[in-house]
Amino acid sequence: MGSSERKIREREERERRIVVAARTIAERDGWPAVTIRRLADEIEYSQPVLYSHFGNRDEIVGAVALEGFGELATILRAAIRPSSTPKESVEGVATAYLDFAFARPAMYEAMFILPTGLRFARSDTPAPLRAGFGAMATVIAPFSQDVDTATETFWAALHGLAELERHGRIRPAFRSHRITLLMQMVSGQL
Amino acid sequence: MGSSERKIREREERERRIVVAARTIAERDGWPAVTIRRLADEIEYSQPVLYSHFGNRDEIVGAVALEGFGELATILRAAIRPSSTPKESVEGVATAYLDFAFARPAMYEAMFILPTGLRFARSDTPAPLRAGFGAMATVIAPFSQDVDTATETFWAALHGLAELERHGRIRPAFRSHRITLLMQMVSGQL
DNA sequence: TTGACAAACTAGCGATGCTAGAATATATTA
DNA sequence: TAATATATTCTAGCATCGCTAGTTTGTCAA
Repeated sequence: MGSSERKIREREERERRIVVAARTIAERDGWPAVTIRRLADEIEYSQPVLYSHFGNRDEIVGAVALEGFGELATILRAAIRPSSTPKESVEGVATAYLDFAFARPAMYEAMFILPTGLRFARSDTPAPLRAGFGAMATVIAPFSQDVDTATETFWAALHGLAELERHGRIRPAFRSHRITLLMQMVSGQL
Repeated sequence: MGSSERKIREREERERRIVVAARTIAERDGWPAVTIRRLADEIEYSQPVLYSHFGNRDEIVGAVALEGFGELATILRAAIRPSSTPKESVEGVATAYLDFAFARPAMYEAMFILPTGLRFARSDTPAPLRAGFGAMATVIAPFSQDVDTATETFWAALHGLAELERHGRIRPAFRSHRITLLMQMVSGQL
């Protein structure tokens, strides 16, 4: 009886629609606008249905964040051109990272600011969560002995640049200057 | 008639009590536990009284954050020992910054994560908001031409290190390694 | 056709931030 | 001093939130 397979498929599609709706609303009106009631409206089911897919609201944010990690990893990998020098590769990744953060602020928020219940640095950590780190490690490796620690530091610098600029703490006009500075730092001693 | 002065003074004291209560609750139970009702209980007034002091909840968080910026500035300045070398000074400030972030996570959240309505990089920006930046600029200056941009980048790196570690994204055990790396970067090329 | 099970809904609980309007205390004026 | 005006504070409640218990509806198998 294939009807049960259809049911499973429909269930998965409904879950997708929840995540897509959450993302869409967040990008248009911000995360506070992503309420269970509004999502229920959007998918044309009652609110309790959402809780048959996700344990709570945070998990919905987490599902969107997980998508974001996948996309960020793809973008960072694409920023590594084979023809580039090691230094150009680092700069390309740095620029791509910040572009991502500023182009998708709601997504970036889900990934790094909001509670999501996602588990990092564990055995059950989903692959997309590791992939972005991997892309950064690839370009940092030529400049470092301890790649993991150097990548962590590089990543932290990028995250800090993204966050402080997003919150209006540092001057947007000097973004490229700061990237240049970061590049000098990496290629010099990292 | 001096009674009006007394009234003003009592009002200011009540406002202080609100801010102190907010900070105390946040540090003990987290910011979500800082509700208007609980603050009203704490100061033994009804809820609307709070709105005669602050426009909304965010402004209360902002008042706590402002205190934090003052304290951070003091701590960073104290980390600059006259007998230190320029490099040691940078390391001292970096360590002091991260110690602050991890010792007072709720305060750090108020300062850098939560909405507060505080205005940065403006003509009416309160002095404490500039003071911390000033302390960082002082130790960065010997290593840089463009002090402001270099300080922004340094600050961003520290903020990123604090946030990623606070969220369990990078390995706590390697904190000092990352600071060492950051130091090499600063003293080398910044 | 009936009974068992799964799926979805209605309705509502306990909170939240915030506010209108009533009540009370304080100051000012006749 | 008594009456009035003005602050000050409170009570009560609105709209909304995340979440859930209990009921209804739908879907299969016997």
